[in-house]
Amino acid sequence: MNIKKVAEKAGVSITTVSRVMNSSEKVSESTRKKVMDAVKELNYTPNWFARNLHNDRSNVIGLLIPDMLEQSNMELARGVEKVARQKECNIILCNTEYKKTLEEQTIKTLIERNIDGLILMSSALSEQELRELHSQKLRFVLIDRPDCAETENVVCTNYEEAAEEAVDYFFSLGRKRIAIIVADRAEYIGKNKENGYRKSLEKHGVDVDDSLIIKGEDTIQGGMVAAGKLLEMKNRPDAIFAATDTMAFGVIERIRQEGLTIEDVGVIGFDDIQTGAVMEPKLTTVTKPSYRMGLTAARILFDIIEEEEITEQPQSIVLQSRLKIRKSCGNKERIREIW
Amino acid sequence: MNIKKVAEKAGVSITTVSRVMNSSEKVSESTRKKVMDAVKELNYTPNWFARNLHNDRSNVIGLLIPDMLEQSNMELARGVEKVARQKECNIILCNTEYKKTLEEQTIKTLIERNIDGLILMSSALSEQELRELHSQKLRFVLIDRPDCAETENVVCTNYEEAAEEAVDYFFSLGRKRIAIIVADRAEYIGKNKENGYRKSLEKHGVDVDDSLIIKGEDTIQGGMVAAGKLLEMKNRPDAIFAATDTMAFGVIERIRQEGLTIEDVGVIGFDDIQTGAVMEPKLTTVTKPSYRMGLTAARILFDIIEEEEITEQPQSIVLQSRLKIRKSCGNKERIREIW
DNA sequence: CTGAAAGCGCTAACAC
DNA sequence: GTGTTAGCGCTTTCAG
Repeated sequence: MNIKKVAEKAGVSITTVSRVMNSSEKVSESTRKKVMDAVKELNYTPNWFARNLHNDRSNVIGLLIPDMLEQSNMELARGVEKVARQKECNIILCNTEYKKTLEEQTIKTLIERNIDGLILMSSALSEQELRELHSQKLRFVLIDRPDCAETENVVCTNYEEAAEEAVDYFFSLGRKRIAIIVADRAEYIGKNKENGYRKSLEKHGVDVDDSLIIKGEDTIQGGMVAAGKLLEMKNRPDAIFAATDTMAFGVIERIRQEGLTIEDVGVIGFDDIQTGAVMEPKLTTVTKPSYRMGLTAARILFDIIEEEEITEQPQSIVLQSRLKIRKSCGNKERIREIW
Repeated sequence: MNIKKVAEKAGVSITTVSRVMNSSEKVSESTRKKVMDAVKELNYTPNWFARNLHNDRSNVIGLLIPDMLEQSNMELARGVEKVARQKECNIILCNTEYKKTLEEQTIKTLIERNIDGLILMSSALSEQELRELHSQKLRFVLIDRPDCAETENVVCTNYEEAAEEAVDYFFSLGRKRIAIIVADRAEYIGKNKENGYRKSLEKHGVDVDDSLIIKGEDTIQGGMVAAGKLLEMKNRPDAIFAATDTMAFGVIERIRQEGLTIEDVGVIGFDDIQTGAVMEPKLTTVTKPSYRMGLTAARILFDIIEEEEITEQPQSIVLQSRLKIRKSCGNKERIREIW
């Protein structure tokens, strides 16, 4: 089925059919009707590839994230989708499973597919490797890569300060032996959070005890395992900052299994996933503006897509995360419920 | 940048360049090298559109789901992705927000984009409307639409029996006044679950009390609101079957707010989302094989895409959901922890 | 092993 | 208003 057959059926030229399909130039109402009838009868849909041969845009952007099951990633995706819809673009979503090879291979495929641009939450590529993407004339915006803020378009959040704020809060409750569990696979962000942790300790005149800084798999079970290690120490911590809510759930579960309560060991998470608000105790966590990060990244992406030449300096935007105090630190005071 | 420039630079014909790019026919090692050098130097990527003009496949499939934030939907998406990767296809993911207009419009766009096929979790289109998609020569597989099982390719799960099993379990614990909250927007599935509920009551000789069958918004707050209505009844239920885990979280929260416990009102959810395993009490729920549904749907889709003519009868596959007993029904016996 | 040339389905000047 | 024609960038016969 192609434009020629439609033209024959309607008894007009292919140009006329093309004009009708694109509702561009003037076509008399009578011929338009003839064409539309033929289109309907033949169930004609213009060939997307032929159509775009004349265009240099594909109206498709890529979105690469490490894990589709992580809620905050999908909130970001929704933000991206919102903007993409306005721009009449579709999103090809790819999951990299935190694997470098998958990431590289997927980016290659997307470039071959002539996507207009890419929003990239890279967990594995180095700053240098990312920079090399420009040689493929790929337009992209990075998420959560503060290390690239100098040279690339980056949207991230203030992990370091937010982590610092969280640890400060532990101190404000009188807790002093504070541990941190960072997700082993989130290298860049993990470092940021750890830095914030260190800053807070320093500020409060507490020496860093390296045995209180441990890595965990970013799952509930991973949180349980990591918490297990901390709780069996002879000098166990009285506070645990889990760098993701998912791990925090495991930490709390493990504390409970040990017959302890959050009065003994307070817990703060990071991400503010929805279920944190209904578990018992309600999770004190750091809320991250994922949706707005998606919106922002997509807007920047379309800006650079729509530029003729890339002239603008790369932008680096930092959206604010902040502590959301609920109940999991054993604070006794009545605190207004926060959802 | 196009094949011609590469050919010029390499001092060969465009045919040769094409052959090298497709590593198809024989090319001498020396000319291959010349071409590859030119390709690298010019950063040449073949134009996807021109390339596919000769093909009738786009190597892109669509995946339409109502809500990307729902974990089970994304598990399904992972299953689809797994198969798509093997087939070297990309996935365009679209969120319909349970809105009919968005659903229709998105499908139209995807057809224009010449996707090879579509996995469609439709919440709003009627059986008739879905059938009409065939006239657009769209190949598709439906998720969770048992009502279309006769005429379309459908992958679903046994909502009715699983719901029945859940309600049976309440009876086995001696609970008799059992309410059900169905998600207002999940029309088809909700009906199925409600039917299972009715069957169980009938089986146990209990008359259906329509005031115990209510609809709720599929959010934590929606669950709270619905539970509120049930709990303030003069003759309040001693068991609530929430048709989604998300609502179940709200139900449990609300029970707690009323100063009641699960000993007073047992709760069963549906979906088995991860956090159900760490909340307190751990949620008894129905576990749904989302990932396998995604795998299965994608396999069927590629089968029908790869057929020349659509000759096969439509398939309808039902994967089994089953009750996962944890703690939220107030059962005292020690039960092996189930994750 | 390599190249010339004919399309793929469509759009966009350019005529009429 | 409508048709003719020349490409878009690539693949694919068909000759050499």
